[in-house]
Amino acid sequence: MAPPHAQRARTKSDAGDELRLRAAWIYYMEGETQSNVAAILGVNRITVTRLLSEARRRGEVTIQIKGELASLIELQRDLEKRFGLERAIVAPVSDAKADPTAVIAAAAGAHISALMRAGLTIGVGWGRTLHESLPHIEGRNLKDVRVVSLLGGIMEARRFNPAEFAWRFAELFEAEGYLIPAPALVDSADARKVLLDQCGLEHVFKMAQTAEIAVFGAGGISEGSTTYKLGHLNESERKSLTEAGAVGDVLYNFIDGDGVPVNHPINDRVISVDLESLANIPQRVLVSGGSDKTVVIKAAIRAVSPTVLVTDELTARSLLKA
Amino acid sequence: MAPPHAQRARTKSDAGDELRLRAAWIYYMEGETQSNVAAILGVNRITVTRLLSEARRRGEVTIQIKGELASLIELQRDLEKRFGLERAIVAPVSDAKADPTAVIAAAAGAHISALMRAGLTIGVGWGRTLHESLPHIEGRNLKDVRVVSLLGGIMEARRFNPAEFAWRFAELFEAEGYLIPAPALVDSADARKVLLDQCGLEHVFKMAQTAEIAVFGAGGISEGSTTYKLGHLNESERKSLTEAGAVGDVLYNFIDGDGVPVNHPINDRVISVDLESLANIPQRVLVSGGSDKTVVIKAAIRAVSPTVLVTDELTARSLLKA
DNA sequence: TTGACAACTGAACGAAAGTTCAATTTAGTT
DNA sequence: AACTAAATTGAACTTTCGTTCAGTTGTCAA
Repeated sequence: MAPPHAQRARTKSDAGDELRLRAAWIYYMEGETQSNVAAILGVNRITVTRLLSEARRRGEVTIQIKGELASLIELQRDLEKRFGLERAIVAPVSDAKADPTAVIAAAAGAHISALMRAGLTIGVGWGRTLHESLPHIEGRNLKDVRVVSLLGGIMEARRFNPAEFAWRFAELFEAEGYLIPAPALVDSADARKVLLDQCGLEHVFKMAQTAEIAVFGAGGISEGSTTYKLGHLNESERKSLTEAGAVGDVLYNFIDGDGVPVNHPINDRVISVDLESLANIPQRVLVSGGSDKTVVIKAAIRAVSPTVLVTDELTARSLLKA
Repeated sequence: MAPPHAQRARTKSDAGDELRLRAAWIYYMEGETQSNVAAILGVNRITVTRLLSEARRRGEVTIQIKGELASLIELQRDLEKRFGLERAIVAPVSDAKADPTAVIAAAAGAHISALMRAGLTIGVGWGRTLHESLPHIEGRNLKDVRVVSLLGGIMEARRFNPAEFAWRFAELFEAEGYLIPAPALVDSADARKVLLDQCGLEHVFKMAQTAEIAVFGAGGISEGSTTYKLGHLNESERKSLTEAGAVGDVLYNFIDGDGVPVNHPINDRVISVDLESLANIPQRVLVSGGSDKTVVIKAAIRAVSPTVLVTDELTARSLLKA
């Protein structure tokens, strides 16, 4: 291109830039309607529409959402889209090294409070995070609420006991609590069969399966996980589960990375709602966080495709990374 | 307020923040329609409208227009609104100490180029800035363009002569040039009267008054102004003009801060289009800049209320300050 | 100069957003 | 527990916005 031509093109383009930016300014900064912008600039309204969309396309107009919350919301939206969630709730963490349980518990508590309504049947799991969320759940006097434990009790544990959690949860809403009158983990598959067949557990399981909402966690299988720290499973069991491909559990159902229950005898000794039934409950709220939980959370998502995930910022990023 | 109440209020407010920011995120960042946002969030579309406007009201959503040009455009809009201009053109200055004439000239040249069209009668003033804008005016072969000088010639000056500017301007468009065959400043009021009455100057003045566009500058009255540097007026004249309240001139019509011609003999010796006639030309383009010109520019605006002002960034800010 | 092509411009339509008003719910008070 | 006032919600309507298509202008090559 010859210099004169180039210069003309430049001049012309500059004038266009100017017009476009003037349009953007008057529309976005002064808040005029596009018709008014057109009148001020002496061009057609449609031209203004085009100028504005060109400005946005070029990134000359940027829209920012302020506040720390904004980045959390971005994470939430990314999680929702990535994992097909109705809702992801990401709790902020101030210190990367700190235990995120507290903030997750707070977020979970607030969300659960909002979910509760009269006439509801809600199934609940257990775990440290859920336990800690109790103080954040705003109790109300609701009619006809039924709280059903989704798994048997843990004999050995005083705290973080499924039975205790369900019980205190029910109390908050002055609701009826339905516990599974059996250990979560029995000694043999036969013992499980006997209990299920003969002790009327079917009834509670049926009710659990008719729950409209399920709230549960996901357990890791590392040495530091609650399950092992509390001694519910011993080291050799942990090892053999790992060898069988387990990455963690949901209600003591041990699953592999794809969310499929592993082929391991322990899975036959568990007295809890099975994953398929869990997946059939309309609203499934998975509450779990911590960087070591990433793998099991993914597995749990595959297993029961929760409608809601409550987690923390770091875990959220970790989940999105892979 | 009691703690429990406060806590409930906070929780509720937080939930509202969350919803609002989620709405803002999905609408502004993901570009969904408000209806879709409503569907995603499970609320009514109208609620989304309200959430978004609340977010904007709170400043949680900020729209930015990038680029250095943006600040210039803001200045332009401020000038336009402040002084009732159809258009303000603000040229950027890279160095605050540098002479802004060059950039103003470039901007003026581009604007004048855009104004030119066939059949136009355009009246032109003079001045250093206009002179320098000549290289930036893109000449074209336009039919029936008439270029009329708005004031007489300056005998003593070789450069920046009204006659020369009009002449070269006319050449650019291969137009007819109409010059006023007389000095801009004569020796006495009587001499002026004689020239006007007897030398057919009326004809050119009439044409000047029928111009559709006028392009002119504004001269300062400080010791360094072109007018005095070139020796058209001597120091005692400058002093007495200042004493009479003059802050500068438009086409050698000396005006005070309110834009009113000062009562001074020099104003009776000027052969140029008077300010009232100038104000009656439909399009009035005032080209002037430099920090020392602020006062006279304001005066000129009051005097002839230009439709277009071409100036530089610093002068623009200075004009807006008072 | 003429003709073909491309870029730009403007009108009409359909979609989206904002406003107003009535109805409902909620909170505070008696 | 019942009432009032305030806030919130949703439906109907108006305005504003975006897209499509046809017409125009300007540009380049033959």
